[in-house]
Amino acid sequence: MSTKNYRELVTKGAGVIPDRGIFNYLDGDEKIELGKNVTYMKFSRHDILFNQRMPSDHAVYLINGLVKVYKGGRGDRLICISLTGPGQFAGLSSVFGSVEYKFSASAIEDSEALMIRREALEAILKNNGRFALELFRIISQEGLQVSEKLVNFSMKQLPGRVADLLQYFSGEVFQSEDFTVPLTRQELAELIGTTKESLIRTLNEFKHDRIIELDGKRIKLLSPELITMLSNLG
Amino acid sequence: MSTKNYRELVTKGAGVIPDRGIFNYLDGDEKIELGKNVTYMKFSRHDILFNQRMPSDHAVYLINGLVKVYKGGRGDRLICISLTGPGQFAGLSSVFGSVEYKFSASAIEDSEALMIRREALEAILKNNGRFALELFRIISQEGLQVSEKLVNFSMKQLPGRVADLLQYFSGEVFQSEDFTVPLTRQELAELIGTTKESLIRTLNEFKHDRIIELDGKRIKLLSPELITMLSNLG
DNA sequence: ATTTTGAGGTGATTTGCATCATCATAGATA
DNA sequence: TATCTATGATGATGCAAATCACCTCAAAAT
Repeated sequence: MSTKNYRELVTKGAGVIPDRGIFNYLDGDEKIELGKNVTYMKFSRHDILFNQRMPSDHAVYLINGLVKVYKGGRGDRLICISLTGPGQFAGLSSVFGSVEYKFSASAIEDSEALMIRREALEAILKNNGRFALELFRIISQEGLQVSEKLVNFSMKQLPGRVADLLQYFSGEVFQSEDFTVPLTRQELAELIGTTKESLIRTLNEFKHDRIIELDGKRIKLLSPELITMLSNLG
Repeated sequence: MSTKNYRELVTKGAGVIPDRGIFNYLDGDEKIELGKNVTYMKFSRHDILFNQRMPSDHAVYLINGLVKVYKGGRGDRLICISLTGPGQFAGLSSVFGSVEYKFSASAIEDSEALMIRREALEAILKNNGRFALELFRIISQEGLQVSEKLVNFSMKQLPGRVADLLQYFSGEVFQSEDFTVPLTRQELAELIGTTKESLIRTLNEFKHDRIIELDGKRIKLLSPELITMLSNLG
């Protein structure tokens, strides 16, 4: 478990604030001020961005790469709450709703991120209504997605959840029916609340039923309709 | 299923805005303005406050009573996402994160609520930083709670989840070890993602093991320590 | 070169809990 | 009054999926 081999680049200043997404709502002065409270960092696979129970003083904005946000429970089991991709935030709800992180986050791919100090974010929030509203939209949608997941977890059985997983990667992450997942089977299992054995079995059933093509980490959806059906049936 | 026998009291004006919680952050003018965009309503048990897929134009602020927020999936199964009590909001994340409600909400007890128009809420949000920040805290904590639930659902088995349920009512809702739940066994089951049969069985096991006293809807915790243990063990 | 580690994969076994069936009771409805 | 519906409760049965044990293979570490 290497948690320290990241490289911290203490690049601070308006220059680090990206010209995209929610940051477009900031004016020049705000960018300068925010820049003073932002730390740019690089992470390698398996690096920890933040850890459950640590003080939640920074929200993470992912510039590129891929990060998993998860919770560890009893034993060694993990539940992956969400994946965070480029342009997305991680840890927002912990920063605003708690004094400590309620999740852990680790890099799945090499990633670059901005660590934004809570106080700076709050300051902007207070004074910039458009920014606040947009952040509200983001955090609300996060909440809705977790709720959706909760429902799927408790009402669908494995084939339905695996179908959900395939749709998620195909539809939301890669926008393609042919993709290569950067996750291990174990990590895929954590995303749908099952074990790697059960996930492997179900994926192979899909393969034998000609619903997907499966070659290591490469997955190709052969019948998106059937997958949609499986997802809806539960 | 009576969904229409509620009484709508179109009391609008600053007078309807409560002097409590988040509304303390509003000044006089803001209360007047918000009051114009608020509808006070009464609901009886089983009345629907809002329904999945309806346009989410109003956030609900509960004055008193008890409301369950739930999602219906395949068949007739329900999952209860959360209970909303006096001073709490329902539907916030749907209002800000979607154009339609992603949940349904129905009154468990006779309830009074303020239906707050989205536009009015957004307007205040934009101009009142303290209010915005507080609403952020609220919605973030909602998100954290749902995530917590997600983890518990997928990592704990029934005795652990029932223990969680007992702790929730004892610790968060009633602040007492002796309480009377206003919910049916069916509704209790929906809260922890199981069936009424399984919930009844587990509750009775707890009773026979002298962990709780059980008399209809009245529950008394005999051994909070054991319950905590069961919750932690999963 | 050889050992170790992590990942993918498979079969056999166990089990938690959903499901189904049934019953009792009480309040609502006709 | 009789009938219907919601609720609480219990037992029997089946099955999905976790668990356990084990294997292969490739890459990393020694």
